[in-house]
Amino acid sequence: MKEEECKVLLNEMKACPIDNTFKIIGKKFTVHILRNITKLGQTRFNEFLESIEAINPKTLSARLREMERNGIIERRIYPGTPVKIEYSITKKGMALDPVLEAMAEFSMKYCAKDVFKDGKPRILKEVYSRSAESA
Amino acid sequence: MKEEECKVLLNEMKACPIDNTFKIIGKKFTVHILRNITKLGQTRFNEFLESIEAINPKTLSARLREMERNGIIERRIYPGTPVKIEYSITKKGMALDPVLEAMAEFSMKYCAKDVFKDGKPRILKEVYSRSAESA
DNA sequence: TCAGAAAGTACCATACAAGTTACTAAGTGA
DNA sequence: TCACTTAGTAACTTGTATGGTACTTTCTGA
Repeated sequence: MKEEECKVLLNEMKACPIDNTFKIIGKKFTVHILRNITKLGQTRFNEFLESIEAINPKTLSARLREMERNGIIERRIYPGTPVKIEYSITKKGMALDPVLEAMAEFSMKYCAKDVFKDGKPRILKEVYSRSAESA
Repeated sequence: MKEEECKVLLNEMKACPIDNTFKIIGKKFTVHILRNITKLGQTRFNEFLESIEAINPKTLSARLREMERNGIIERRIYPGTPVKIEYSITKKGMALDPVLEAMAEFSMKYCAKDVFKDGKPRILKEVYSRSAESA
């Protein structure tokens, strides 16, 4: 999207779509929860609690509620004792995956020293082919 | 990126690339500044100050410094009176554009009611073709 | 000589986000 | 009867991010 395209859009917009998305995923831990659901297959409150770096139950609870309210995750109750709750991604939530992918690509390419043990940049395609080999 | 690919990566990683990117663009106003530079062609402190919704000079100053420190923008001084400072995007900063695009796509498709006056979803391709027509 | 412009800084106030720790419910199995 | 489980909530504190407004510097032009 270049400047000209942007101006075409401006007349039709009532809010900035980048700002709008930021309001949905911009708080601390939201992308981490999304990541753990979509990339690690996690579904449970305590899984998130244990695996997300330095989150606490109060904040996790608040974030999950916001995400549910925003329609990007769903909360399902499985009766029994103790009751089990499963969080899953919605179609709308899946539509945020390209954002996470782009975020991952960026750091893998431009912050390789910070994210990889060997400090060498990678792109996702390389990872795909490597995991195909090992499969 | 699916779960299997993710596991291939885990052995080689020392930090999460999504988390790393979030640390760079996750604070309030960073994506807005990036947006105004890359989509609106802005370069000056006061341009940002006037056009970014509810930012104040102190916060803007802090954010610009962080972004410079992170290597995603550059600050150039043009002597004269009054002295002029221009901020521009770096190559590394440009690599964040796919993140902004993905964020825009998301809201344009799934939050059309919040971002468009007519409430109808659009995708960027439509905008491209429309601006080509009008050119 | 006074106003104005650009790019901030200084200083103080406040608000909300996040951390800490303990506690709940309801049933299960030892 | 006690401990354990899951999915949280409650109550309180702390901390950092952000907001508001005024002020600075250096020169120009009226």
